[in-house]
Amino acid sequence: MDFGNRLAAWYQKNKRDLPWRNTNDPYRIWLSEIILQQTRVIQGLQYYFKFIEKYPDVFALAGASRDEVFKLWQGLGYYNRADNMLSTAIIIAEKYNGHFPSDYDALLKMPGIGPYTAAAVASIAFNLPRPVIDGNVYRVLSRVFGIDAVVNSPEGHTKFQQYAEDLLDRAAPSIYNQALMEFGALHCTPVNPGCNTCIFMGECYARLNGMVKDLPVKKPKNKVRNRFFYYFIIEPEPGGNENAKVYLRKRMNGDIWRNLYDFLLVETDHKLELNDAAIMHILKQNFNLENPLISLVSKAYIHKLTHQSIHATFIKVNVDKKLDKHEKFVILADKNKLSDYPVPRLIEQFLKDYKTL
DNA sequence: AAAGCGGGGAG
DNA sequence: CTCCCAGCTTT
Repeated sequence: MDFGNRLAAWYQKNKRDLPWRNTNDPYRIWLSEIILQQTRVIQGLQYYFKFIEKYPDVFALAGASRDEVFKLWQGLGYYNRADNMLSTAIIIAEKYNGHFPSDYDALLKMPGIGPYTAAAVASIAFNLPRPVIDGNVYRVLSRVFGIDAVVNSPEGHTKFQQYAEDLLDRAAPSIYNQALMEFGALHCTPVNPGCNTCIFMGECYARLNGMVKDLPVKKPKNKVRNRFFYYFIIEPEPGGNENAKVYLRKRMNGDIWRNLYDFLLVETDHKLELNDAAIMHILKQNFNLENPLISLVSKAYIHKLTHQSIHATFIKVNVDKKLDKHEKFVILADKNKLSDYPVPRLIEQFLKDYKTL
């Protein structure tokens, strides 16, 4: 059915003017692909500009500190992307002389580069014949060709991989891949796709069989976990002075927001009633702190992630001594330099709401 | 094979 | 509210 040529024609007419389409620089292609993993173009665009401005080439990025990179990535989510991105930049700078390899398997070995991104960089930057398979591709192919295998299941992966290989325009893989994804993003959308003006309306399996809503087939989602965060903003001084400091904690392995900073945290699996006595008890219990001056109990925040709902409350206290002992990743930070630290959206929002902290 | 990992925009 | 986004890594 001349799938590729019709897509390419559609693409020529309808494509968005995106900055990473005006370059053949593998660094920029790669950077855009990392940013766009599980992220809409509209959300990633400003981050792309910020990163290109601050790190115009892979050497600039490779020379950056981790905190610096995370600060720029702040708010974009899936923070291990930033971690892996920096690792790959260092590998490219040091072991590859700053040149991304024009080789799918070599690309695949880099941290944060999986099958999709390796195919994307290989095809878009080097015009190698590798088909990309992302959420858009699953959707378009499943509908047009009536593929009902469960997306991301082993059988589904094999099935879609086969279609993708067969359909790929090997003479123009860069255009073909981008056209297919753009078509999925703009026309064959998850909800209310433009079936009535579709270039495949005559042969689309889903449309002809009334199955547009049923394809692609996905496995059911996991349930959302409720977590209750009680953040203690502890100022180990009477308070009010210019050089005030607060405890921050760098979040480590095994949980959300790894490598970002937040405050000292007491987590429970249920809501707590926070009267003064309860707060004093928690402080004594968790931090061996007594006689706090409780200067703020924030409103309740509900921060929704894909698989978690974080119910957060912030409690600001002044105490008359420092912590006896604390974890290695707890630091005493200058209050007026909090904006230097990469923090989760939740913390950023709180700091914005309570500027006079 | 399944779970974990963010945040936001659209309907 | 639900869905899902130019997915990858770890267990």
